[in-house]
Amino acid sequence: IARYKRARGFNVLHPMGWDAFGLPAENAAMERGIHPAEWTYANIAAMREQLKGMGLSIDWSKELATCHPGYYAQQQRLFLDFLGAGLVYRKESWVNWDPVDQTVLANEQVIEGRGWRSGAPVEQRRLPQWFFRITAYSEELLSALDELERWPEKVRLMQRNWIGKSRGARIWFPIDGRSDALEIFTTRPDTIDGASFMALSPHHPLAQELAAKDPGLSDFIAECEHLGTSEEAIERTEKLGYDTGLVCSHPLDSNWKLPVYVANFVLMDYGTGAIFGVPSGDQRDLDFARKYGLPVIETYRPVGARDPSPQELEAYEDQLRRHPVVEHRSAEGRELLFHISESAFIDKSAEEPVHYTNARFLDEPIATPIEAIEAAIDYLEHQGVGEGTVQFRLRDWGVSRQRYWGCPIPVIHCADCGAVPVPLEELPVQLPDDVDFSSPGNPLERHESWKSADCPSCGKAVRRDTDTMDTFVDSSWYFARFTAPRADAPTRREAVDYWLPVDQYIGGIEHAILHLLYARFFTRAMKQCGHLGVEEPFKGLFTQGMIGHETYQDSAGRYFSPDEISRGDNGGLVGPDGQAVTAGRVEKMSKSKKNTVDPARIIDTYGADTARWFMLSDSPPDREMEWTDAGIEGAWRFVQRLWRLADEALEALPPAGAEAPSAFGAEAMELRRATHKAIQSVGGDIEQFRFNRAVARIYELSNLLGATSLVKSDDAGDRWALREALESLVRLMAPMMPHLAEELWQRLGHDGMLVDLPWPEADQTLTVDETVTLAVQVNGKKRATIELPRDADEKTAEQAALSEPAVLRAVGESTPRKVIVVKNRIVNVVV
RNA sequence: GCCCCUGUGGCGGAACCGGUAGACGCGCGCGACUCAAAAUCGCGUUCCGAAAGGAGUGGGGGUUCGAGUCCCUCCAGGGGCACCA
Repeated sequence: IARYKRARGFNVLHPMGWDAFGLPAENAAMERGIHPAEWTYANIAAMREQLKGMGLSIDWSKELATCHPGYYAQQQRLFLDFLGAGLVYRKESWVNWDPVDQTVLANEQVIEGRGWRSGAPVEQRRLPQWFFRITAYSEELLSALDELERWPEKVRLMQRNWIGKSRGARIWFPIDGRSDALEIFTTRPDTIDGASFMALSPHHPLAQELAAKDPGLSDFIAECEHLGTSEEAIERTEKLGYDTGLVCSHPLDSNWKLPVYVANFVLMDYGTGAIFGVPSGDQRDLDFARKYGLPVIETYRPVGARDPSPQELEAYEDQLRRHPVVEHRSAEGRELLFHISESAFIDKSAEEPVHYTNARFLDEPIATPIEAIEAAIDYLEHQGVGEGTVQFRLRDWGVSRQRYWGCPIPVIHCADCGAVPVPLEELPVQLPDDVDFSSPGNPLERHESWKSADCPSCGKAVRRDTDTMDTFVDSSWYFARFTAPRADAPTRREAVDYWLPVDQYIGGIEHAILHLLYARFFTRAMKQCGHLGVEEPFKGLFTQGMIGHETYQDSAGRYFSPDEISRGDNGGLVGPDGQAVTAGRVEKMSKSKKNTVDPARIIDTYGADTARWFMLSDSPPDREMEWTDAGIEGAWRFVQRLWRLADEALEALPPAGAEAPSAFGAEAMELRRATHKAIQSVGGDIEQFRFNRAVARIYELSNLLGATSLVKSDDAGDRWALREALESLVRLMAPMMPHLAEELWQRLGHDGMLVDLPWPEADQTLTVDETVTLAVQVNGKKRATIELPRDADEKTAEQAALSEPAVLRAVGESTPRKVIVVKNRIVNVVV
């Protein structure tokens, strides 16, 4: 893309940098005793060489590494700016705590409730953490997605779901015997007449208050805190509740009483940390209701559901007795409330759901849930017991990590002054080199001289914040830094205003949410603090697929790399010791499965151009592709073929830059048309990221060139057309195979570099053919094709079609009722 | 559970706006060159059929002169979110 855009006259910035902080470097340090910095910089050096070998036209003068103090110093400055702007704050929050390794774990690091490394049961701990206030931009981050037209719809959708805007209501339930009310959030206020219990999060202030006087509740809450927050933990955990003895009144009927439970499935950080349970509308609430003998009240019923018979009603009288019937009318299926335990009377063949609570909120008995929700909100607001509200799923971004290899948080903690920012002139707060990884936990925490400091405010001896920032912070603004990587501020406005937003961003789909959302947040926050002038970082986004490879395993389940596999005597695959090996499915390349290929080896064997060509040739780039030896061989053959093609034609060619003759023969014209059609389509294909199609067009032209007899001709026009075709071929493939293209360009007699030439332009008079082939259908079935001059009129087409023998045979005795002619495409005879 | 995407030869994949399904590549088959092999070149390659012809884009149904493409439905695979009230 960079090479193509450059040929199109754009000023292209194509930088490369290293997102280099993170856990793997620390693990390597622990396992091998190498300092994380040493390990990281060695990897960078190796990868830089690999990338250079691929010929990626990267501007290495802009290179940066996030672990370099020159980079993270500016990141610390951004942190302090955000702090000043109220976009960073500190609060206590619940985290997964590994009591053996003395560290916080990400949810992904908790396996079956235990720390992945220590195997110790994980605890829920409340720790002070730094947060970025991403929720300050919830609405903007959501609505601006609509304008990101050059982003894949899939990514925009994933972000929409992640931000998770819900319309709903906050409703206040009076608590019996107390002056305060319990505030809950719901997205379905229209089901309020299906409520049968209230549930509080174990972390809810009311639950905490009650626990102080109720040892049973206190124990229950402690038990909840031992559970992990990981997906597995949630799946396995039974829905448990503790009856607090407290009772709420239904806000619309003070005689209707609802018991208050503390339940382990209610989250404190969504909504208000309290809910009302509607067992008829929610499986989880239903499970809970059954477990604790709570009523189930129907609020929805499908059309066609019949009324219960008296016997059936009797069967549920127990349910009805538990609970006062508010109202029960039966008039043509329009009922206000109906108390039953299950969907016993529901006719499964019914189509539309009917809303039974409508009578309270709406005049019409049938409404969509959305209408009913809005009506319910109006009603609740009118009664003064609730209000419409919007709730986001998105939460603030906790960035504190108890890790060494990351950007230190530039804050000092003073007993008297609290959290005090490190003064700007003292930045960067640099990581110490002399650290000890021999015991678990954060080495910064144990580094007494590093962590001690003087309070910038009162001068007292205090300690530094020993946490480092989540590595996602590092990658949230590097694109801005690329525009002026050595500036002594986070950005240089002149540079950042010239380049941003990024015209074309490329990354894997795995970044669809976290990285891309954080970068969008950072861009807004940086704008607010005056570091740049745009809201959105990436105008165009392309998500490329990964390259996978077959996996190889022997009967013992050991994995082998492709290099270790060969063909045995019986034709089967064998491993290094001659044992039988089976080929498994194609998977994402990974060290554990050993299904990787070494770029250096590929480049040594086939050259960079072959590798580049193969990667672009078969699959659309947004899809996963499989790396195969056969595939790379095929690409290699094409490289050889191109070279030969040029070689064989060289003798016959007129000199470079020769004037075009005035006349061309038929075969020369055919080649010229093919050439200009290829020029036309390859550019468009590259623009649209359809590289596999561009490759196919290039193959087509080269096939024609290989088959042409023009090489043997003495005619000046023939020879000129041959040069035109060959030169065009070289120029079209140049963005994909730059090295070969330059080499051939020189052999074709040119002095300068091809990379400095503009992209070729197609001659529009040569991109269309003089004759076209039309399909002739009889009743929509193809029977023949006819050759006609381009744009021949309908009459001509119809006559030509009806004189085809195969068409006449198909028409037979009947007379055509209608003949449909689509110019230059098709004739359909209807009989 | 909710939301989204994708199903086309032996394989990767083409097919603009509803208009010749299978471009291009891989693989395979046959042939040429060679003592032979490799490389290379030529021809062929959706399936059934000797051919005429018929069938065919996950299954079923619909709209249309005409459907891979639009609509409904079912099936399969993949992805995202998820004690989110």
